[in-house]
Amino acid sequence: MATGRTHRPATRSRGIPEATVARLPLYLRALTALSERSVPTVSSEELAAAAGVNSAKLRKDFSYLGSYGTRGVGYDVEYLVYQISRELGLTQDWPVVIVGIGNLGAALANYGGFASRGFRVAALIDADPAMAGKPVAGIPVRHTDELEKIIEDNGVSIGVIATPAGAAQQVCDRLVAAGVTSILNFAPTVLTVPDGVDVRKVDLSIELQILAFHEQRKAGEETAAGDGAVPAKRSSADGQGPDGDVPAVMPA
Amino acid sequence: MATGRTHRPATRSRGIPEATVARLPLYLRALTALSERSVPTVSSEELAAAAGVNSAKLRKDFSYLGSYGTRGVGYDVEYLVYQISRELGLTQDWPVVIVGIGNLGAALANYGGFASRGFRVAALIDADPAMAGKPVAGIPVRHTDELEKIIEDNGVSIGVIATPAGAAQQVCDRLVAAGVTSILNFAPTVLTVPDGVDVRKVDLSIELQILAFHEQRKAGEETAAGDGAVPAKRSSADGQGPDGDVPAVMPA
DNA sequence: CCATCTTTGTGCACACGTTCACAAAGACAT
DNA sequence: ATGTCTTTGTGAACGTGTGCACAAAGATGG
Repeated sequence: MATGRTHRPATRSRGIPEATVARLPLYLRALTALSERSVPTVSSEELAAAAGVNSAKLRKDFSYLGSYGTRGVGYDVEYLVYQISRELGLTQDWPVVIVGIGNLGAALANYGGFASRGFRVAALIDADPAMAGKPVAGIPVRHTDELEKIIEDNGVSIGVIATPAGAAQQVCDRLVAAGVTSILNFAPTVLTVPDGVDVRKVDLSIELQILAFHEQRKAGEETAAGDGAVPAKRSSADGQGPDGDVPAVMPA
Repeated sequence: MATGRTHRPATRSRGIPEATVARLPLYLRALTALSERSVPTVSSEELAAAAGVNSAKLRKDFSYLGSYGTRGVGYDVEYLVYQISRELGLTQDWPVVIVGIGNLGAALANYGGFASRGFRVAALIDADPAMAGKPVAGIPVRHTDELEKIIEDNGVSIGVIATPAGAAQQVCDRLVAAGVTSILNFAPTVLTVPDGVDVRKVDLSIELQILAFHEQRKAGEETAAGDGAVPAKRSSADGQGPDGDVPAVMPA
């Protein structure tokens, strides 16, 4: 997880577990769907199914927020939507800037679910002077030179980085210096930020590699029931064989 | 986490913790960078810094893979790159299909880091007949009707869903029925899959909401300096004022 | 060959997260 | 009112992940 570690004093204050926070948006989405269908109340069992979690976990999660919910009945949908929204800070408006308007940046700018929930794209920023002024998703792209001014003028505290990896840290530094304290990073790099700044990362490549790991394991179990043959340790500089690896793994 | 739980027999066989698996790609990236700079060996301390984790964790992670590494020296970069690649299953080729070639799908298709590491875009699939044949990122888009055939012909086991939320489950079902066992889902929906299929999700909206939560909390702490007031258990019905926590701070 | 110095690999303790299972709360009918 | 039935809220047990701290492994120099 890339969330800034809780600083010195553990998870004090209101102490909602991080894992719970990460699920609240899920519950909110399910509840919003119910709300649109005018469903008045929902049980933990039903809601949990809709959110794809188990009901005990859901109830415990909600218990951190307070004692909403009525025994024998369930939760009032509208009320819960409100409470979770408030807890997540979605009752206020969050101006967001997207830096790096390439394929991905443009896709993010066009993403609808963005504005829907309290988030507003305040500006699109790109380093390419040729992009400046051109509208993307109806918003004119501004040049990187204006970054600091844009942040300050709009009171932006959340920045999205969709630049190439090489530019990400530099952009990040400038965002932070200008006052941004939360960053969503799509660039495949580790960002270093000062204390008090939260970074979350979204990395296609990492996700695929994790899937590949499990995929390989499935394939392996299938064929070689009881695998074996662990490679022996290699001492030092060894150059490794010309390529003759991938021993007997391969799904053959 | 959306990874399919290890099925019945616990985390047996090779038993690499999920948390470790999720960090391996990070290490691999850092190691690849070192490799390109022809750095021969690296200590756990250095590598950990590059990957943004702490060194004890890194060493423990590597210990699950085996005893690579030489005391007093560190790890052989090339060798580790190879070992991690193999562990992640990146020494083989993974054909991938992307379904839903809208803004996001196109951005993903254009994403370079895709093909770089063992993954190959086998096909782009979209439901819009008008898209069929048009090349995106140099690959002609195929129509959804051909989905099953494409999967089978190419032996695809990993699918990426970038469709609107409404279509995601249906696409998912078809992918799974055709033989896909790992899915990366960009659509904002909970996907239901049979046992043995892994799903990972990437959700912009959720990430932003998590950031907003922490952002709100920072804003709250800022004003109410000496927080003091420990959460303390709340007995029961507490009703609490319309804004219990975050003492009416609300920036702006 | 021995001493010293560096860095790994890991036992241990603790924090966090998940799940079970059940008492208590409340709705609802009689 | 009282009893029954549903569903919450949570204590307790368990499992997973993290970080410290240190012994053992090996390099390196005399």
